[in-house]
Amino acid sequence: MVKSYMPQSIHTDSEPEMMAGRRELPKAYDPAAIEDRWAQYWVGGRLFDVVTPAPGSGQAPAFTVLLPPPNVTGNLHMGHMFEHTETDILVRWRRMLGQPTVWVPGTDHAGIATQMLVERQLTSEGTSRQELGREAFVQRVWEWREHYGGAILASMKRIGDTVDWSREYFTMDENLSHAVREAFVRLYEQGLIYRGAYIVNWCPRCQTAISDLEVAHEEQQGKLWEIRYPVIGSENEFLTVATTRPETMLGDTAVAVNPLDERYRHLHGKRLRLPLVGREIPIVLDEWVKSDFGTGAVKVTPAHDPNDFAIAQRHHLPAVAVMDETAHMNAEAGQYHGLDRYEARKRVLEDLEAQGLLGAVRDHVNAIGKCDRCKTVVEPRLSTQWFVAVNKAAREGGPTMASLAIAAVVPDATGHKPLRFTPENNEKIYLEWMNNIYDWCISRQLWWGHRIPAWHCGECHKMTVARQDPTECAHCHSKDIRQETDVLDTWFSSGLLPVTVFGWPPADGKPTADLTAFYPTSLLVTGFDILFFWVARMIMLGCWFMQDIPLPDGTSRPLDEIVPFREVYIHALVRDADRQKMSKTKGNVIDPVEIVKRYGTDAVRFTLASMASPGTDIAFNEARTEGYRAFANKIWNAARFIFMNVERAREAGIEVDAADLGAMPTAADDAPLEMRWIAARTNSVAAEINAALGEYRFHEAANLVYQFFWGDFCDWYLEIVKLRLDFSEGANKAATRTALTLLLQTFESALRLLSPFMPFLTEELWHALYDGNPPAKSIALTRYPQGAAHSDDAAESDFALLQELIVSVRALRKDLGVEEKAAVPIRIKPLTPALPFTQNLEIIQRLARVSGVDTVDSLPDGKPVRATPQFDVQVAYEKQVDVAAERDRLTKELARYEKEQANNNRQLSDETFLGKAPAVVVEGRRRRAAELTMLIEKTQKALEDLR
RNA sequence: GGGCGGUUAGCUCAGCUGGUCAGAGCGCCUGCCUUACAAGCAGGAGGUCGCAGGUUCGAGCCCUGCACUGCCCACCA
Repeated sequence: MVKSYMPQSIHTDSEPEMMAGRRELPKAYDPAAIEDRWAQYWVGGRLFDVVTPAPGSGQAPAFTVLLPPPNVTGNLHMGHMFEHTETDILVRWRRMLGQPTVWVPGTDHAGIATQMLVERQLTSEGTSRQELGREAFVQRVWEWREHYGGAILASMKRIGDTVDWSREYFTMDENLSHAVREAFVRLYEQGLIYRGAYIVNWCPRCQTAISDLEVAHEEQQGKLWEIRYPVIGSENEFLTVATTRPETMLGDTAVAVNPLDERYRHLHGKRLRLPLVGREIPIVLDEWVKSDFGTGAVKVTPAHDPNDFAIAQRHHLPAVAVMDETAHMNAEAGQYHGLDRYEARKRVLEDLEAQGLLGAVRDHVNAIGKCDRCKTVVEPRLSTQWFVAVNKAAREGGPTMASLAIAAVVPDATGHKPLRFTPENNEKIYLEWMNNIYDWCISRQLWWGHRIPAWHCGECHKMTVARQDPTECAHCHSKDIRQETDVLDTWFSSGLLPVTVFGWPPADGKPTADLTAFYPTSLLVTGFDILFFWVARMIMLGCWFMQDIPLPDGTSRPLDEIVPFREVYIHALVRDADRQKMSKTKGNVIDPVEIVKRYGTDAVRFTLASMASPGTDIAFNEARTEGYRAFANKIWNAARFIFMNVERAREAGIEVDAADLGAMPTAADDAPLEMRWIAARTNSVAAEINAALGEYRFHEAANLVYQFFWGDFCDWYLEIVKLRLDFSEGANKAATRTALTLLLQTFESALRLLSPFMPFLTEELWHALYDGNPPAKSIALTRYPQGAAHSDDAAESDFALLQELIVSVRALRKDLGVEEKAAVPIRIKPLTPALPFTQNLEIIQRLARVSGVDTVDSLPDGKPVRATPQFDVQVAYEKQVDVAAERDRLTKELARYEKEQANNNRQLSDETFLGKAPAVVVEGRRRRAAELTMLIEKTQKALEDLR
């Protein structure tokens, strides 16, 4: 039985005070009063945990989403909240569609980022990780994580994310670490992981290698220095090179020129004396050198530049490293030993100048790489690292990681793709990158992370890579083995998550129950900033390892089933109100928790949803949130109104059975117009919202539900329903009960429509509607309204006419200066048959404050009139008209009509238009032309009458 | 050096396959404390859809060029 609102019936153990006494619903909605309570209720009740269905259980296919794991170091920022809001809306929607829905949460150990933070803390304590030693440091990070790690998870609970908390993971959990190790060993065994000395991007502050992706390039105004290298054996002859980094000349082992460059032909085979160092170095010929850049002669520093390294390999040149891991000059730099790289640059230039070896100095814009994490200028450095060979097949003719990842997005003959991107253009970006991918440097010289499971032998110097910690060298059985000190790139482990969270590697080689039920995941919602870092890696690794896991029936897995997700939705960026990227340094970061406190979670979620048009960045504007707080308040007050009437009804002995709720509102054919109309509207808007959500058109879905609730439900239906809720003595109780039932049905449906967007408020009101005795534990566990378009077109069009009449009368009243409260008679001249007015007099009278309606054949002249194609209407009121204002209005209206008419007529007299345009369009134009002619006549007449 | 977006009302943005698409919210103006809601109700004003061409019977919507703006990728020293 539906009763009036009694908050005490909604109780959680945490808030016993709510048990006390019956309370009136406050006039204004206060989110703070309910949100924590529901957040706790959802999490504490484990409402969104999903038990893995048994294989072959015949359940509907699951909707599975892997949450991009935030860093343990993280706090919830607006970007997260946006991503989570979008995901949660989709997840709630899918769940309400009846699919088993799993959203898997977790956190990422985030190697570099976390280590940096803890190191910073150590610094403030006057110590360092080196002082602590590796083991103690790692222990310290774990402690740190215990202490600070859960902040973002708590925030997720607070904003209502319906994740499956039973599946929460941390990327360094034992089982995941085990899986990472298995993946590494397997790739090593397949020959796809190798170790070698190459030029990598090195961050001198973090003192680790970083991948290409972790380098952010920045254009900078720099210099191009020319340095003259003396040619040995040719008195006073020099070969002039150009460089942006003169300090590296100390490590030069050659100078390269293009073999076709005539200017240097006579120098082929000659040698040079390296200034400041004195080393003799050769001139080599290499086609890579562009003759038209700089001087056409390039100094070759194999240990400090990737191109030079490549040249050195081609010409078998030695590499001389002149810097250490902190970017200070080393002993090889001789007199410059110990200097910072920029100090060394200064000194080298001074010394060259002094010796007359410095040539021209030109301005030059170049892109310098900075560490993504700490913004230190990256140093290309020759060092021994581990790599994943992404373009290599494990067996002759087999796929490579990259080739699988490319195949994953290629459509088949029917246009179907195993993996689809939304917005679609991200696919091109992805493919472009994947087609040009280099081997992936996966080793990091950090302490926090998955340590590489490789052991170096002190005797034979070979490598032992093993699933279990070895006690001896696998090659020479020496006990003198030492584990590799490097750890793995964080993205290596997070790249494996789609398989590892579901229990990969399976012990028996068959898919685990989780993999069977949830792999491939249905959707990934993430930002483009980690498209390559993470999305691409998951596709590579996921495809790679899942190709070996058969389907449950034992057959081999097709491409469709090895991809880690079927769809990727790339969301936009949240910027500040001035479209600036939010950043701590700019100080324009909007703290979502702060906003949530002020406006309520639902209002913030709704703001984000309403602006989430795929592919467009959103400028977070608090004014919008203010508007949606008002919307929440509107819903709250509609509920107040409804509950008030439920209470009144009960006092009058009218009750609505709760069993009548929960379905789509329906109205009998002979029911009052507004009832048939609102039922039809609910149906059509539900259909539209479902369609919008299916295409990630969050903004459209949000706007639809907003317009429906505020515009249709509140502004029109609620106002009219007041007429029907007659609880007086002699009233028709059956009719009142019918009206009340539909009101409650519609409201209940609206709450369900709204609930993915505004989970807190709708949960509260939904429970209240059922008087604390709801048919499910949560509105989130009910079914989403499906609806049907065109369920009652007649009701919709009739109601539209009624609205037009009412709006016309209201406007006329305004023009005439009728007092707000005064009821006045109106005259209607119908122009089409069967206008829905006489049957709906009460509605017209109430909503337009009309005292009586006269239907006439002609309207008296000289009075303001509103003309529509279907009817003309006048307000019978004697007060003086503001002639000037009225003429102004009519003149504008006339101009508008005439312009449209001219346009219309031009087309209608155009033979080609008539011949080529579809009949529907032509027909529409004709009809409109007739209307316009009529409207223009009427308007002209009205203008004349004004005199 | 490549590639990709954006430019629509004062502000923030919608506008899906070219034919009621010129819209919403906020702001603004004018009335209303009409007992669900002043975080409200009602009625308004406001845009030659960046510029210039082109395709088409018809273009914010397609093509070309330009301007401004933002982003991503890139081993020319």
